[in-house]
Amino acid sequence: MREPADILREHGLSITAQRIAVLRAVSHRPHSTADALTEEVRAEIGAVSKQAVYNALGILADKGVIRRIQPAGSPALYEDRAGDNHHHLICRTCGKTVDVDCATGETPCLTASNDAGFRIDEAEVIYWGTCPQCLAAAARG
Amino acid sequence: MREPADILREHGLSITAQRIAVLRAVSHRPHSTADALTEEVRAEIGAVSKQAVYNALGILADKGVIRRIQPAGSPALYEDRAGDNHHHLICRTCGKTVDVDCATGETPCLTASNDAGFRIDEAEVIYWGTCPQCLAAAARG
DNA sequence: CCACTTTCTTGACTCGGTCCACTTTTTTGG
DNA sequence: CCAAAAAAGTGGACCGAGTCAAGAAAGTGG
Repeated sequence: MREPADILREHGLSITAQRIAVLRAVSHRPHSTADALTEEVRAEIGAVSKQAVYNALGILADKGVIRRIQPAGSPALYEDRAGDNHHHLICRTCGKTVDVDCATGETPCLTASNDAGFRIDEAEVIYWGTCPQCLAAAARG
Repeated sequence: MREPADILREHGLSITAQRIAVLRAVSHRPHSTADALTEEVRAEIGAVSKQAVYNALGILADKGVIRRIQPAGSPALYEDRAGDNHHHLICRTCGKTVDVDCATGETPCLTASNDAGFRIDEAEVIYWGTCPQCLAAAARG
């Protein structure tokens, strides 16, 4: 990811220390919750209100700079790497989240078998399973 | 769906008025929130605690009798029709949710391009878009 | 450098859902 | 069929994630 300040400028957003730190945090720790990112931001610039973090995450997600994923039973997670149509694989046991590329190639995920007249703009895919570590732990008993 | 009482029996669950009414409600109004279902159940049997509804929904989902979907930015929705690997199409504007069959056929959705060693047990797919009505409304201004 | 706009802070508040202690209903098995 | 044991239900407190709103503080553009 390029310089946070440039990214903000390119999207016509005011440049603030909070937003820069949020961008850095997301980039540094992808798949983190707003809460974890707040920690990270505080470590970098000393203090932020949670509102500022939500605010920054919200507007950055709107602009397509970052992506928000909301797995069932978990708070929202944020990641840089937006707009490339990748999906996620989440461990039911430990919550570990990893990226996977689209199984069917280039944005073909946007094709449903029957679109019921909808104009589809995004296909969100979450694979649920068990990660290697948790599989091993389960095997050991 | 068969008789609610039989379904409960088959899964070794106690048969209670609340559970039966919850099953009926889910079957009658698929893609409803726990809250809406609580309304429905109250209309049928007079009163229920929200806890009983959550409890019933939870155990029925565990047993695979019903399915819980948790779209981003919305409370959980419940539907009968479980275990057939179908997906959902949700309108960003009005929230209307419709079922779509798996685009790629028979449970092939369980194949990620790179599973990172995970054992995958479910692929959850949500298509986001705009429904015909909302498209028309937008076109009219 | 100043006025104006945008963003940040603080704190109250909402909403979906869970926890807990206790009562009621269902099941079991004599 | 009845009583004891097990399972569910009730009501109310509580929790975490996120939003709202008003005033203070920064950023922006001339």
